[in-house]
Amino acid sequence: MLQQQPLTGNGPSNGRGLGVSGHPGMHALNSVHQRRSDGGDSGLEGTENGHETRRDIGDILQQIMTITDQSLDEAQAKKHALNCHRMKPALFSVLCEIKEKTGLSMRNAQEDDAQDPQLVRLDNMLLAEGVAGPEKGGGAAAAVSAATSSGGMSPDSSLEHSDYKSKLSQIRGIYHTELEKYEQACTEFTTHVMNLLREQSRTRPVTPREIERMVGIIHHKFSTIQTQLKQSTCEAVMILRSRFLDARRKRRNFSKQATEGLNEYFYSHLSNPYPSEEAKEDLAKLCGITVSQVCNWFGNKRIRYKKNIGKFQEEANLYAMKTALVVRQGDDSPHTPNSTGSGSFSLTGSADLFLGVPPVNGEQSAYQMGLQTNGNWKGRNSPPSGASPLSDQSENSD
DNA sequence: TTACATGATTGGCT
DNA sequence: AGCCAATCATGTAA
Repeated sequence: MLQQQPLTGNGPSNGRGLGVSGHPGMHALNSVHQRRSDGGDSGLEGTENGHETRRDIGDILQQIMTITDQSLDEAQAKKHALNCHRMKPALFSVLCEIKEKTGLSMRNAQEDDAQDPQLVRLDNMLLAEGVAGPEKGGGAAAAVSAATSSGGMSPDSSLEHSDYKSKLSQIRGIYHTELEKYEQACTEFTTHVMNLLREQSRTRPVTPREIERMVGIIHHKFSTIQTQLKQSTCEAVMILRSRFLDARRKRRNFSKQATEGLNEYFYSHLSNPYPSEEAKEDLAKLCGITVSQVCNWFGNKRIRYKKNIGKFQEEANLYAMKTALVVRQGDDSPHTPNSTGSGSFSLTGSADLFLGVPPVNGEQSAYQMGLQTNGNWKGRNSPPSGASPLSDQSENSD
């Protein structure tokens, strides 16, 4: 560093002083030198010429060099003396200038880097998942509701919902705690370093800009740690999410109520068990399943029924009786025949209901007849689009 | 553990 | 696009 320069060996021969020839940082010192060399003594007590000035500077630097060789008390005293030295401000500013224009300028390029796209992605994801951002009604609820609407979730999966939510809020809690911790540590560390540098700036060339740069570096380092935190949080959310979705992907039997609703519709429309779009939607709503699940169910049911009518006989009779009972109740009560009541697909005046009469000994089941007369449902009349289960009934009652 | 029940998926057909 | 038929994968009861 500076001690290796021939500090006192530069005579007027090169006219630049201090031997750092041509270095821009030397202008300040040269100007000091110049002023003093002019022979004017303004501000410089007791000095008469350039030789005296150089000796001063040389003295200061020599003292700085040897300061570490001395005891603490001696060093403190020397430090104080140096701080009070008349040449100190000029020398200090020169050193600052040199430092500024040499090594540190190289690091400027590293700063002000554009926002990391990965960090942006992480932030967006955390926001979308409801980990970052507002606590309530945020991404968590949105994510769950989105998953529900797309995947078709039965009501008994609400337990999984709450499980998912609680786990997500756990992750959220840890994330915020850690983030806060990092931010606090960053602030503390920054303050500490700033104080240290300010303190040191009294004895070594540390410019405010350098302090600022150091703060930037610290922030950058801490933001790297925060990015890691965000990354691991995202991973945790992803794992949780995949587990949650996997759990949903597992086949779950429909609730008894849902199966009953579907069966009621099926057996009361046995001659034409093809619910319209609207009927499917109604059934889906009623049974707490999706329209595609309703489609699957009817598809499976039609095939399995057709394959083994005998096996479904008992079930068919059961629903027929059930429906008949509801019909009778409907007749006795003021409630309108078209009312579906409490989620039941009870049908009044339905032709299919007629088919639902339990078979007498040896007689062919009316259900079978219904199937056969309709030619395996092949020649079925497609239900009018937009027909509800109710409008379907009136159709069948003809 | 096993057999059966049942919801979902897939490929082909109309 | 909606349906059928075969099949898969999982739930459930014995």
